[in-house]
Parts: sequence; C-alpha cells; structure tokens
Amino acid sequence: MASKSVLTSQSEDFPRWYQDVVAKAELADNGPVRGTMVIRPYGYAIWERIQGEIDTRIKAAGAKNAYFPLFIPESYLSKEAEHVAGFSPELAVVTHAGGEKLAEPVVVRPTSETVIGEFMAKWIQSYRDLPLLLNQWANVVRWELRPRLFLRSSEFLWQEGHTAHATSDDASAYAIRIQNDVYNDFLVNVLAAPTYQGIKPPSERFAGAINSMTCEGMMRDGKALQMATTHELGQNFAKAFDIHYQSEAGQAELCYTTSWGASTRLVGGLIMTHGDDAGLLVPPRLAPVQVIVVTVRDEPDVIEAADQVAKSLLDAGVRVEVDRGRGTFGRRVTDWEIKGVPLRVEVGPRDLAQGVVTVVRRDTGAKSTHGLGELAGGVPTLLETVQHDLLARAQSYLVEHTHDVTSVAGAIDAAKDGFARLAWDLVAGEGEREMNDQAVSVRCLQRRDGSMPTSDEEGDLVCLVAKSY
RNA sequence: CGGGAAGUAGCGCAGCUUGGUUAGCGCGCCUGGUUUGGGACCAGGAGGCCGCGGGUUCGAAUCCCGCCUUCCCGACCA
Repeated sequence: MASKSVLTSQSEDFPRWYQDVVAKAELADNGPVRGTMVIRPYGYAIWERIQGEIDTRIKAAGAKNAYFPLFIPESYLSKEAEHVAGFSPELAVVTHAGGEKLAEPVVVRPTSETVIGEFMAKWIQSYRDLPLLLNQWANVVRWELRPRLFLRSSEFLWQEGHTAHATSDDASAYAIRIQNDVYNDFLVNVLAAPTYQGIKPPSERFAGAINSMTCEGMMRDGKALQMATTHELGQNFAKAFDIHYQSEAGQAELCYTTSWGASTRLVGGLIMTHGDDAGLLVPPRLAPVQVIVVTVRDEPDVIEAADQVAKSLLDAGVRVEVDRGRGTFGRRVTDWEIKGVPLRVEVGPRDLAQGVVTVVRRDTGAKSTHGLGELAGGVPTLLETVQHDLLARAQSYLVEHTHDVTSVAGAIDAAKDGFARLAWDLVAGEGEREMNDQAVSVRCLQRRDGSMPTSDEEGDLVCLVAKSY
C-alpha cells in the first residue's frame, strides 16, 4: 500500500531532501552556535565505521597516530605566507583567556601543518629519522560563511596526516600511496563511491602546497564533492619551520613534507552518493547496522524466532539488530529504510509456519525467502552482492554524468548535469575565470588515460569541471 | 560577507495586515484499549518567556529598532 512520502523527494527539492535525511535518519542536528554540528548516535556510528576503515589503511601505510594541541600561536600561522593568506578569513582567534587579554592571540587550529612542523623540526635530526609519518584524528575550526551539516560546518572532525621525507621523490611517492591505498581504496571498496582522482589546478591548491591531489565524487544532484585530498608541500613548510636533517654525507638538508585529510564531509558524500527518495542507503561494508530484524507481529514465538535469527547472524559476523514491539510493522520498516540499513529480515507467523523468513534489500526492494537454517550462510553473501551493486550503480552514475566537451561554453552547459571533461589548454586562465562566474570550477586535472599527472606543467592534460559543494 | 525568505509546542504550520478575553491546527509524545505482512484506530491527556533584547502603548505574538539562528542564491572552503 502506498503511503504518503516521509521525505521531500530529490527531484522536488534536493537541498531539502538532504536536510530531511539528516534529520529523519537521526544523523545530526545544528548546534547552538552558527555552523556547529551535533552528531547524533547513528550519525556518529557511521563516522566511527569510516574512521576505523581509514585508520586501518593509514596504519598499513606506516603512519602512526599522535595528538597535537587545539590552540596554536597566531605567529605560527604567519610563518608560511600563502598558508596564512589562505586561512586568515576563516580563523577563530582567542584573544582573552583566564579573565585577561592574551599577550599573543591564539588561533583555534584550522589544520595543523604549523604546530606539527614545529615539532617535526625538533624531532628530526638525522636522515635516519626519516621518513617521519604522523597522523592525528582531531576536530578543526574554519569559520564558515555558509554552513551545511556534514558538508561544510565551522567545526568538523577529520584525520590529518603529516609526513616529512628526505627527498622530493619520496614525499611524492608517499602522497600518491596515501591517495591510492588509503583514500581511493576506502572510497571504492567500502563507501562504494567511485571518484575521479587528479591534481588540483593552481587556483584550487591548498594554501602552501606545491601540488594537491583530490578524489572528486559526483552527487545525485549533479554537483561534485571533494571526498579526500593529499598535498605535497615541497619545502615550503620545511623552510618556514626549519625542518632539516643531517644527510649521510653530513650535510644539513631541508625536508620535503606532505599532508592529507578526510573529514566528516564523507558522511555528506555518503548521503548524496547512495541516498534515494526513501532516505539514506549505507553500503553493507560501512553500515553500523547491516541487517535489521523486524517482527511482523509481537507474539512470543515470533519474537523468539527473531532473536534466534539475530543470534545466528551475529555468530556469522553480521552487524545485526532486532526491532520489535515498537509501533506498527509499517512504521518500523519505514524508519529503517530512512536509516539506510542494507538488509531487512522480516519475521512473521505466516513465514514461520513454513520455516522461512523474508529478506528485503534496501537498494532494490527485492524480497526473497530463506529457510531459517540457511540464513546465516546466505546473508553475508547477499550483503556482498548489495555492496557490489551499489558500487556498480554509482560507477554508472559517474560515467553517465560525465560529458566530453570541446569548449568552455559547452562545459558550463554540461555542468548543469555533472562533470564536463575537456582539454585543460582550452580552460587555463581566462576560461577558468569565465566558468567561475557561472559557479563552475575545475575540480581536477588528469592525463588523457585518466591517470594522475605529476604536475600541471605536464602537457596534453584534460580537466574535469563541475559545480561543487 | 552581499542579495532574498523565515523564526509561534519535538516537527510542519495558521493567527500579525486593522494591538484587546484563556494563542490555535495537523503530525509526533504520554495513558488506556483495539491493533500489527508497508508510516493503524478510538478515547483521554501533557506540552508555549509567540527566537533574544530594547522601544511605542493603558495593553504587543501582532507596530518600531537592534541582535541571534535557519533556509535559498552568490563570493570562500574539507
């Protein structure tokens, strides 16, 4: 039976749909101060899954976690000219503390290149100390003029990796490794959100970087979202903070540093990559709840069967919860659809009489019946099927919403629907300004074969342009 | 930060133009009952500094000023 829709549909009003999902899936609320965000338990559970997956990959890449302070002396920011110029407009600065005006104002970190640079300089003495591979999970503050939950909040959570290397080549290779083995691997294999990887044009580079790499995803409203980013900082920060080492030959040499991050914005990317008119849709490998077992009637034998189903799935390594005795069946079904739980197992008297349960896929709505005994074997397989189907669907979406064009005007037009791809030579300079006037920007540069260039100086590059978040 | 819209119960809204008894409605919430295979129904009930501060007035949700917050469109960004 069709019911009145719970959410604004994507086609009716996409921004409204996004807010409805955030609210009704109980992901987050606005905080009392403009731009701040309260992440609710279900939203945080998703973030914890993201954290866990990324953290494992970071450690596999050899970086170690540490923690640096929230407060940074204002003077640190000023040490790198481009860095301070880039971040000044969005800094939160503490001028008073302990009831008195501070001698030197303290900034709330917008990112930690500066403090970490200061300590890298202290810790690195010899080439034997390199590479130094650090990561921290932290909150950062960038005063946003136009906040949006998860996508752009004044305070957000992220991981920021910071590394120091003896050579430019080593720094570059490590940055590429992070980009591929941490970010791209997570995005493709866990989030099921394929992206275009490329380098940023000079205009879009991180403040203080010599090269920025990005993973650019396509949301279901045709706008691009930067899902993760990696920067080669060259020797800019090494110079500013005197990060040097003694080489094998006994010479003092400056280090090359990198930094890289992924944030709670990924939750926004998740919502807009997979979500549909029924709500959120979380890929199984990411989902904090992979299977929800719903009782159709709250009768003792049904409840007992539901608990047994949950136990057998739990034993099979499935993240499962049971929902029973809370409102009507239809209500509970809708609630879990909004939350995007990938599989629902319905346990009711009619099925039980035949020794089966009904399994429903959140992505397709397809129902199937499974014998009680074979559930623990079948569900993990089905979860993997859903995972692969979501990736395939997102992949097609990305391809279908990428249009090859041959002019700036054509690109601006194509950007109404997604990415436009065209020769970078046609765009660089005046073309980029023309696009920016239409709220279209260059998201990344690639080689013609789709691989990542080492620099924007490389000839014969293409650019992917789009409207973006 | 510029342009636009809006803040009244948890959510969505009416009331404001033309100031005047006790501020309404739908959903949700609580209690009891009937229900339950796709957002149930009946009955009873709780819940409001009408965003905050100031002003005008005998009297302000309503008129005036300031601020805060949210949403949309731009410029800036993970």
